[in-house]
Amino acid sequence: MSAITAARAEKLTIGKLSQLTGVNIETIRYYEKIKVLPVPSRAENGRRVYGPMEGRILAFVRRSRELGFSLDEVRALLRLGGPEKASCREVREIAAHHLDDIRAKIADLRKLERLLTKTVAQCTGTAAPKCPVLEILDIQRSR
Amino acid sequence: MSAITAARAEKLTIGKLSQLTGVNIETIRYYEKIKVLPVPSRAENGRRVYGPMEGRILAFVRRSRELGFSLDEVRALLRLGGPEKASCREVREIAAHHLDDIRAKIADLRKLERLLTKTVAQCTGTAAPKCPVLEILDIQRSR
DNA sequence: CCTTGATCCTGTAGTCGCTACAGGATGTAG
DNA sequence: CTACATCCTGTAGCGACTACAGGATCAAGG
Repeated sequence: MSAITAARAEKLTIGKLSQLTGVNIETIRYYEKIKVLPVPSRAENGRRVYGPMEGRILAFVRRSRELGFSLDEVRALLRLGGPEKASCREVREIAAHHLDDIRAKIADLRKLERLLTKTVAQCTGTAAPKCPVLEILDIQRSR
Repeated sequence: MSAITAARAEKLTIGKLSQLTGVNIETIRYYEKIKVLPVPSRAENGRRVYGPMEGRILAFVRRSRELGFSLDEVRALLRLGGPEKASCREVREIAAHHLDDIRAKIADLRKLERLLTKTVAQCTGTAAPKCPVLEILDIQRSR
């Protein structure tokens, strides 16, 4: 029902495709160069022409990127989702691995957050003799 | 009490400094190039010689980086922590801003985590007709 | 028909925070 | 004296883009 869905049947220029998917034109060309997107056909004037399939693939890539998958992972997902019999198990493995990464990142950031929160809370904002933030960063200049 | 503290009084080669701070040699030279570290003096043979001050600055930089400050922020913190009267308020602002970033990132990642967890849980691992992971990524190829 | 401005093309360089060489000059130990 | 470690400079690479430069082509208005 979205704009993306609306694009199903048409031949699109790169500009339209960009508008519909919200992916930057240069990024689309970049995806093509690094083989995340298939090479599109060209009009007689040399311009790229996209069909509905490309639109769906690009939407897939975009969504995957939003979920934090690397372009390498996206390539793998595309391969697995392709015509040669998707292996749900392999897809699941990629996603589960990615989930581990995300959880580790969250744990790291939360540790950080606690430390910084505590430290900033000690800041009076006035010119105290010792700034707690700088303190925690362990700087003690000789004067 | 750490190795860093032990380095207080000595003249160090870049290699020793690297060992003491745990910062890669090339990274130290890189920090110098982009003016995060001051230009060190040189021995007669042209090699860099570091004193205790550089060691402390580098330790500060490292800790800041571990806490996720950008090198730009580190430069700002170093400036503020410098001899010209540290402004605790400004330091606090940088840290508080950084804390906001961290919290936003955590919130994002947790949303992601929930979505992916739910999705992966639906995976039986067997070759189901529709893979939930690929589903959520909204790919439905025309067979 | 002509001009203007939008869109497209290729190719290259910049971003961030490093890391990894290449190719050379020294230093240190056996 | 010969290895080998360490240092030097400079450049190129990573990931995932973004931002040009310098041109070709298209669509609309006068």
